[in-house]
Amino acid sequence: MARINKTQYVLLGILRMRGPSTGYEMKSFIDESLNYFWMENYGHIYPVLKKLEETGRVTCREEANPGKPDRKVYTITEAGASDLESWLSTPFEGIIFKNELLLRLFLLPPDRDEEMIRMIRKERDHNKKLLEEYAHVEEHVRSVHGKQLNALLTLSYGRKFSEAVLEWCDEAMELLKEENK
Amino acid sequence: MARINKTQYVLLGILRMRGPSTGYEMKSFIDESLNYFWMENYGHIYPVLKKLEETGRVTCREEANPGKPDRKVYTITEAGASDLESWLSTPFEGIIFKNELLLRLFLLPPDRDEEMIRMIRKERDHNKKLLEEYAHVEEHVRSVHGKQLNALLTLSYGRKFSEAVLEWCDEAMELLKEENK
DNA sequence: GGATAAATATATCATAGTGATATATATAAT
DNA sequence: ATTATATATATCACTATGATATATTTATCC
Repeated sequence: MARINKTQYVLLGILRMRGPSTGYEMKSFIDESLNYFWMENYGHIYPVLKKLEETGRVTCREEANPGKPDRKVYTITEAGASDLESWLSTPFEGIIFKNELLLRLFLLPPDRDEEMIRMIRKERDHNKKLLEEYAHVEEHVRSVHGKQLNALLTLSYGRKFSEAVLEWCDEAMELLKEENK
Repeated sequence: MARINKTQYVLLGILRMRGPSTGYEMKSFIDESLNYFWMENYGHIYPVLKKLEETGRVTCREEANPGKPDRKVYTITEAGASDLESWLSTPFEGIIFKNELLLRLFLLPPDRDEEMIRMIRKERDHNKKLLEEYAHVEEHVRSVHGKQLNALLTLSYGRKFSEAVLEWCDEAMELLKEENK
C-alpha cells in the first residue's frame, strides 16, 4: 500500500471550505481549527501547494502586496475537488499515536517512582489546562457558528480524551503510592 | 529546539532492559510491547543502530547464523547508558497525535451524515476489538510478570483511551441521528 | 521615544520517520 | 506440494518536521 501524502487533501479540503486562500492563511486556519488532532507546517505546505498547482488541482493568482512578498492566492479546481472526493471515499487509517510519556514510563528502570510521579503530574496539569481551553473554544463555536456539527464533534473528542487521561493519571498515582507503602 | 531522534533512545532502553539483542529482536519486542503507543520500523532501526555503534554507545559482535544473514548482536555501553539516562531526565514533549478520522469528519461538507456514521461505526468496532485485546494482554501480563507496573500502566492507558473513544462514538451517533429527525 | 515582539507572507534545508521492497533460507501450516 | 511465517539484514523513495532566512508593517512594552 503506497503511502499517500495527506497534506494535499487537507489543503484541498480547506480551499473547498473557505474559498481562495494563501498558504499562510491555510496554515493559520489549521493552527486554529485542526490543531487538536492534526498539524501541518510551512516546510510541507509550500512544496505541496506547488505540486497541486503543477498537477492542475489548484490554480494560483499572484497579488501584489506592497512591502511584503506577493500573496499567492490558491483556488481549488474541479479536478482538485473530485480528487478530494475520491480520497474522502477511500477507507481511512487509524490514529497515528506516539506517546512519549508512555514510552518514558516504559523505558524507566524499576524503583524510579519519583520520576514517574513527576511525569504523570505534568501530564495531568497539561490536560487540566487543555480541558479549560476546550470549554472556552466550545462556547465560542456554539455562539458563532450556530450548530457547526463537525467542530463540535472534534471538540468533544478532545474533551473525552483529556478526561480519560486525567482519570488515568489519578489511578496511576494511586498505584504508585500504594506500591511505596 | 533541535529535533531529536528518539529511535536511538528506544533502542538503548530496550538493550538495557533486555540485554544484548539483534535489530530484528528489538523490532519484535517493540511490536509486542510498545505497539499501542510507539512504533518503529527497520528502515529506521538499522541506520540508527549503525550510528549508535559509530558513536560508541553500543558495541556489536557478529555471530554466524548458518543459512541466514549473520546475527549482529548489539550491547549497550556505559556511554550509551549514560546517554539514555540524560535523555530520560530531559523534559518530554506531549503526544503526537494525528487522527485521520477527525480530519475526515472535519473536511466532509455538511449533509454527508451517512458517510460520517459509517466512519464512526468503523472506529467504534475497532475500539471494541482493541478493548478485548487489552483484556487478554492484561491477564497475560499479570500472570507472567507478577506486578510489572510499567506494563500495567501503559495498558490501562490504552484501555482508558479506547473507552473514551467508544463513549464519543455513541454520543456522536446520537447527535447525528437527532439532527436528522 | 525607542526597542521589541507579533503578524503577514514566502521559501528552503537537513534531518527524522515511513512503507515498500530485496535477499535468503528454514520451518510450520494448509 | 504449496503457501505462509519466522529469522535476519539492508536500502530506497518519499513524506513530514523544525529551524531558519528574508522582509516589512503594526502593535505592545518599558
